[in-house]
Amino acid sequence: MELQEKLHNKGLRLTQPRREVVAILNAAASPLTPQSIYQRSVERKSDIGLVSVYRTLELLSELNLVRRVHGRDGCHGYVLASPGHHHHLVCRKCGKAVEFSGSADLSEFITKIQKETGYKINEHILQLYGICPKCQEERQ
Amino acid sequence: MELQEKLHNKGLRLTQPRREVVAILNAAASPLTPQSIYQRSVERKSDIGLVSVYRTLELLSELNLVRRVHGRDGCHGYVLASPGHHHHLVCRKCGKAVEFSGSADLSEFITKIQKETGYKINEHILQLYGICPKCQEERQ
DNA sequence: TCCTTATTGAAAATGATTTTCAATAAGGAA
DNA sequence: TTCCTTATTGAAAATCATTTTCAATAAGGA
Repeated sequence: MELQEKLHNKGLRLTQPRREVVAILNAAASPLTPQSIYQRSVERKSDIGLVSVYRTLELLSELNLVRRVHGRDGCHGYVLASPGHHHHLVCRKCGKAVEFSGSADLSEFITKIQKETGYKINEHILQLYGICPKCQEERQ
Repeated sequence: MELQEKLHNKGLRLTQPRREVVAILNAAASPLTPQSIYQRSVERKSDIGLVSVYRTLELLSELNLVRRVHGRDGCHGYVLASPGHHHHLVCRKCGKAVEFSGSADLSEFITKIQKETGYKINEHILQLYGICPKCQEERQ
């Protein structure tokens, strides 16, 4: 497994709380805040400390196994990252998020901006918001 | 003036603290946090309350006169918004941010993602990071 | 099974943001 | 200009998120 390996390479251990956070993120349909991850662990009776949730998220971010997703208002949630560079599309109604990879399509656009501004661009955050298919149906 | 009008329409007043926050954002070269806006007001001896900074930023956001800019780590800073839909390009070294408008160039990309995912996309956040021309020179 | 040491969790510390409320000042009316 | 109403302010307290501390625990190699 990805996680197992990456931890091992750094002399870190695969502990209960770490498994738990990954499991919860895995089961989640939308980005979760540290608080809500903690809450779910209480519900699941795995009951890990909130502090460990924070620490685990920080670790998983460093390992690129988790991505921070930005809301326009209340900021960060976390989602499990698929390998490679991805972006998120979040439903306004139900909060469900899907990943999509669009770097290729953006690169032309980014090159253009580089020329216009003189900046050397080496990273980007793109986040889309909309209504998912299911919620579109329910509207009617 | 924009601000004057918009406030008036809502029966709100153009007060000293509000002028001050706008003036500080106007003079800023990069996104400012509420804390740093407050600090600058102390330096300028205008000395408005931190609470008013928060309240003013919230108000200006509602009026679309200010935009919240996201960092990948420590989240929000605020910049004065130019009219229309804009994005930000932030320098990693000095923090200087420039605005650019790229909605037109993105629309094709967004349409494609809509088709792929079935989502109805109606908003997006795009933020680019890089090194500004000045900082590129200093590197050498 | 034992032993080393990374990791945990509770509590305290810190920091950001919001709420409360009496005092103040914006700006329309006289 | 002056007065009066009421939106707004600022200080302090309350709240909420996040980080630090540290003794107790548990991973996992020997």
